[in-house]
This record gives sequence, C-alpha cells and structure tokens, in this order.
Amino acid sequence: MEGFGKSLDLHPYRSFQEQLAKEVRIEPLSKDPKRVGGADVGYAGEFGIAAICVMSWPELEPLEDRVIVDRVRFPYIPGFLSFREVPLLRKAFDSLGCLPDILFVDGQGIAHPRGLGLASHLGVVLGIRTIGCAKKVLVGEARDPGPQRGAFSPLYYRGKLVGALLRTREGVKPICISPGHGIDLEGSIRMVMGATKGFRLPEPIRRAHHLTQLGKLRLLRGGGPNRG
DNA sequence: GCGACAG
DNA sequence: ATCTTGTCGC
Repeated sequence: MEGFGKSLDLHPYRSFQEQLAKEVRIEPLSKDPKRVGGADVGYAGEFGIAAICVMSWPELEPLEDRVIVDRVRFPYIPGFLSFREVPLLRKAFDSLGCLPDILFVDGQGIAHPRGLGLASHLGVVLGIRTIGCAKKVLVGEARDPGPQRGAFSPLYYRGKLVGALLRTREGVKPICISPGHGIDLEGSIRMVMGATKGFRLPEPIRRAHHLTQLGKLRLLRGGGPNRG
C-alpha cells in the first residue's frame, strides 16, 4: 500500500485531465476585446514558417509580431491540417509577450469532419478564443450570400449549423467563417466584419500572411532557419 | 470506381 | 501551400 496514494496523484491520466481542464478554460467575455491576433503558416520545402501578430482593437494598430521557422513534421492531409500547423504556431506563441483576446486563424473552426479544425484545435491548446477564417469550404453546404459587404449564408454540415459564407467585400468571393473556440457564430461574424478593412481577409490574417512571406524570403536568402 | 478535399 | 507572366482595374 505504501506510495499508492502518491502514485494516484501522479497518475498520467489524472495529470493530463487537470492540465487539459486548466488549458481549456476560457473566461467569459465581459467586455470588448483589447487585442486581436492573426495566425498563418507558409512553407519553403521542408520548412514551415509560422507567423503570429497582435493588433489593437478596434483600431487594428500593430502591437507585436512573431515569426519562427521549423522543420515540418506532418504532411498536409485534408481534415488533419492542425497536426501539421499547430506545433509550429505553438512555438511562435511561446515567445510572444502579450496574448490576444481573440485570434483569427487561416483555416476552419468547427466546420470540420470531426468538429475540430485548425482554429478550434489551436484555441483549445492555447486556451484562447479563436475564429476560423478559411478561403475555401472543407465540409458542408451553403448557398451563395448576397453581393453586398456583410451578406452571409449559413453553412450546414450533417444537419447542423457550423459556420457561414461571408461577403467581406463587394465583388469578391466570400470567405468561410466558423467558430473556433470560446465564441459563437454570430460573434465570429461580427468580429470578422470589424477586422476586415477593404480586403477579403481580416487585417490580422493579412498581416500574419505577409510576415510569413517575409520570413520565407529571409530563409531562402540567408540559407537556413537561423541567422536573422 | 468517381469526385471532393482548409493550408 | 507552392510553382509562375502578364494583365485588368482602382
């Protein structure tokens, strides 16, 4: 019997549950967010370039950026994108000073075969609110939204409402919005509208994507993940 | 077997 | 995502 109680406390499964419960916790959003963020990943052969940016809300002034380069460890398989990109994005967040209240992610939220796309997975792992903003639909059906900015149409998958096609700008293809973690569809659409200024994608995602391309150029010119 | 398929 | 020239439009 000696040490049994102790081994119980240190049991891997219990430890994991406690850690998960702690990480998954999201405080109620009592007031408007102060900071929003954008996340994106680019590629250059065997390397992945993850970029994170934090911006003020609702001014959308740049506050902080982070770019990291690392070897990619998982192939791209539709439906399993988070296994490929979450590790890189987590690494980028490790060195980030202030966390955003809400993060816009280039990918699906719950509009996913298992209800856990990149945005949702990342939100759970980081313990922050996330919104999925994809350029294409992965699963589900939706009608085309009206032509004016702000028009949207519900996206249904297996009889459930999982997102929406949102026209963020007149004359351009709508983007696929779906709640990631800690936020509902209406809130997601409102945030995306507030973060979209004249272009198809939300500003934080545009900035993150730009950072990704800059990081890629540095990598190719410098000849390696370091030196920069 | 055929088509679909985030980044 | 990435590989790539020119081109139409504000």
